[in-house]
Amino acid sequence: MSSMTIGEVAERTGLSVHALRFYEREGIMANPVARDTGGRRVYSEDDVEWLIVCTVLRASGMPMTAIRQYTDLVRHGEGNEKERLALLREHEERVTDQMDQLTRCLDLIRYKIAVYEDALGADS
Amino acid sequence: MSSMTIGEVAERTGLSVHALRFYEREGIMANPVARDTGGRRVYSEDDVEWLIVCTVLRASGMPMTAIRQYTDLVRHGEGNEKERLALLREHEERVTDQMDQLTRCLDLIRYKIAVYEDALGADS
DNA sequence: GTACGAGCTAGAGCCGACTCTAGGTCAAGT
DNA sequence: ACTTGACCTAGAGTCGGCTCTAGCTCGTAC
Repeated sequence: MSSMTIGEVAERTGLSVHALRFYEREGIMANPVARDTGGRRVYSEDDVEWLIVCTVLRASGMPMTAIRQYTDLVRHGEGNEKERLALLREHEERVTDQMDQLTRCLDLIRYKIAVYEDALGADS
Repeated sequence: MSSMTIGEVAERTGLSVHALRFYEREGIMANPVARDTGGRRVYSEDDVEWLIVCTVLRASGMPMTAIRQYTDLVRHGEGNEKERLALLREHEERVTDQMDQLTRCLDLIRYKIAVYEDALGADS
């Protein structure tokens, strides 16, 4: 299945068809999406793989603007690998910071849970 | 310092004065905030501690609506500890899910970083 | 006495990331 | 022939969580 409709891609990526069109408008497709004679989008396997990478970046909190920058670099072709690396490293830091913060929050949440469990006795 | 102005509380909690008033409007103060003769808010130590708990919950992604529910339970007094516990456990799950997801995303990000580092050679 | 800074309210505005609507095209099935 | 359903565009609407504005009142310092 190397060419798919927007509906199929929506199903495969978990994004809505609305979101797919929106992402394209926002310039976060590494390559322009092909069209059939009727003007309908025809996605390639590569397009879908790229979208999956984007969903992972989004799921880890990378802002659209950063994804667009990264996309721009990729679309521009070879020669800017250092810049791509810099963006990825920046995001890695965002993610690890976020995880550290969540760990600290979890301590409090678990502490409070333990307090209520105690107060309620062995059951609950 | 057991009574503070909104400005002092903003400084201590890291929330803006706007956010503090907003939170109050949204009903996420466990106890009503006192006022001085001129109608200005006077925060107690307890108020600040509550706000700090709220910031931790927010920082870990608990939605305002859930915080409000929790606040409502606390404000309503003893007897609903099971419900409070349920809300906290629900949030604990949100947080651990989120951390799992971040861990998976981080794998991809680090993989991509490694690929670029390789491609760029030992330097970078 | 007046200028300043901090506080007040109600309500508007903003930002990110979608999501939905209106109004239309097109291909396939009955 | 015609209905259905998936697709199209441009643009409006939504939602969460603040953030800011306008227009006001205080209390203190000069």
